[in-house]
Amino acid sequence: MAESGTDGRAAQRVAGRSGGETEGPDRGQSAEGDAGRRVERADAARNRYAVLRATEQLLAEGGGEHVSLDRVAALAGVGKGTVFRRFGSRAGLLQALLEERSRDLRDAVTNGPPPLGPGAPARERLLAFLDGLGSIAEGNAILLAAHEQACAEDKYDDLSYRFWHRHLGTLLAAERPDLDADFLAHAILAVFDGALIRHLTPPGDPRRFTRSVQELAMTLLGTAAPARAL
Amino acid sequence: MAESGTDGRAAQRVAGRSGGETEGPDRGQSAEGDAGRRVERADAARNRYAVLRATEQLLAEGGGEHVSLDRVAALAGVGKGTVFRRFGSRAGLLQALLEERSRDLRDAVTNGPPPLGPGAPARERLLAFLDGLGSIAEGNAILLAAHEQACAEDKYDDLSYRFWHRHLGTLLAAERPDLDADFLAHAILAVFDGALIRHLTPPGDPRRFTRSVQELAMTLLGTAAPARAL
DNA sequence: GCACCATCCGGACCAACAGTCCGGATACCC
DNA sequence: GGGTATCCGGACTGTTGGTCCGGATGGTGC
Repeated sequence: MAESGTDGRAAQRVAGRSGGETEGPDRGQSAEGDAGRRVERADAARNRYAVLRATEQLLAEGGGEHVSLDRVAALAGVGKGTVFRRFGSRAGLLQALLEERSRDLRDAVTNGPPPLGPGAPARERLLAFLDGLGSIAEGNAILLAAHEQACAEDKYDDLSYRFWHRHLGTLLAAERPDLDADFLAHAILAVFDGALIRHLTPPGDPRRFTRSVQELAMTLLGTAAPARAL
Repeated sequence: MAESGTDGRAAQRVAGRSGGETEGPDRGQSAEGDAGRRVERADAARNRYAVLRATEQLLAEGGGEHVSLDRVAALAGVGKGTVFRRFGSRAGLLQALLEERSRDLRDAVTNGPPPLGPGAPARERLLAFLDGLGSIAEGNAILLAAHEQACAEDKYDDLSYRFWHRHLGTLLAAERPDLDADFLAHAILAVFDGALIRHLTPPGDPRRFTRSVQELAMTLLGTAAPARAL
């Protein structure tokens, strides 16, 4: 950076979590200053919702490159400034979308029932987790690629990434304390690359990537190959 | 070469040709030629050199984002059109630089003496190869990151990538025919991510990434006896 | 119902970028 | 030295991510 007045600082400003579930905007705005809890204005929530929907629509119909913020704003029927005020940057927007799509898995991993949630043996939790994450990745390869592109260097500081990484590392360490679980967790996550997923997913077998990742993990753990039904 | 001593060990262990490499890939563009081998004009060769050196200088002093083609052209003392005529695109420029820096390893792997070249057991060749590739990656993390950024989707069609992938896959398959060597090769290469390398390399231990990758590979192969102390 | 003010909106605006083009310069060959 | 294919330079274009601020809007207290 250091080129001119335009540094990427705005990107860090990324406004709070995107709220909406599948249906309609909701109010939320966690904000940081909890004391001055400001409820998000109705039009703001509406716009955020519209922007997210527009983003996924563009993502679906064109490639990841096709999603410029001008287009997003236009399709959402809002001004460009609005997009930036909500999401801080292109990376923030994509990240919000990604987070929205992985929130369920995150919750399930934290509080849900086994085998995803706590309670099951590490190996089974691992397989379940990779199944879930793989499913999300397979369904959002384009979004993933665009996000990686936009995030660039900051990817590894990202909160979502760190959550997945910690979870994965914990499970690996539980099963194989002798290995470098931290690095292996990075290695497994490195495979979740949008472009690679697209490269490896044949038309007829949408779950192949996930199976490969699971197999990779089992090999790392020194598999006894539990015959599981996928 | 002859500029920054970026890749240390690999450059030593690999018998290298001196820096006077004549030309990189001519990046398609003009030379759909055939037998009519066109000799590059002297000024053209001079300029390509200047551009490459300017690129690495900018890469060294600023971040990867700092390398805009305008700046490269300016620093090289050539026009912008020249850069594009030589390298086709930003991605092409970075790739040429990357290729220049990994050519020695490539040759050593193909024709060199064991353990890098043919002749040694697959496991040892694998370790040597990862050592070499890791060395290059550690010394060029910024360049790597910039290249990934620029390549985006096309990364997996890249000739260099495919060469590394095939080599890795072959070695893995030789040692463990029961595994999905193709996927595992992708997985190992996925770890060679510029940003990740920077994230994982502590100031005091520049070779840690390589060691981790080697360990990963050994774990995959089901190491019982490490072929050498890591 | 009204008025007030924080909050938010819109889109004009900006700098920077990758990539194109073509008149003019130049190296090479004879 | 002359001729020509090749190459050079940098002005030019179209698009992008990101900023800014006058003006509109929603929420709230009355």
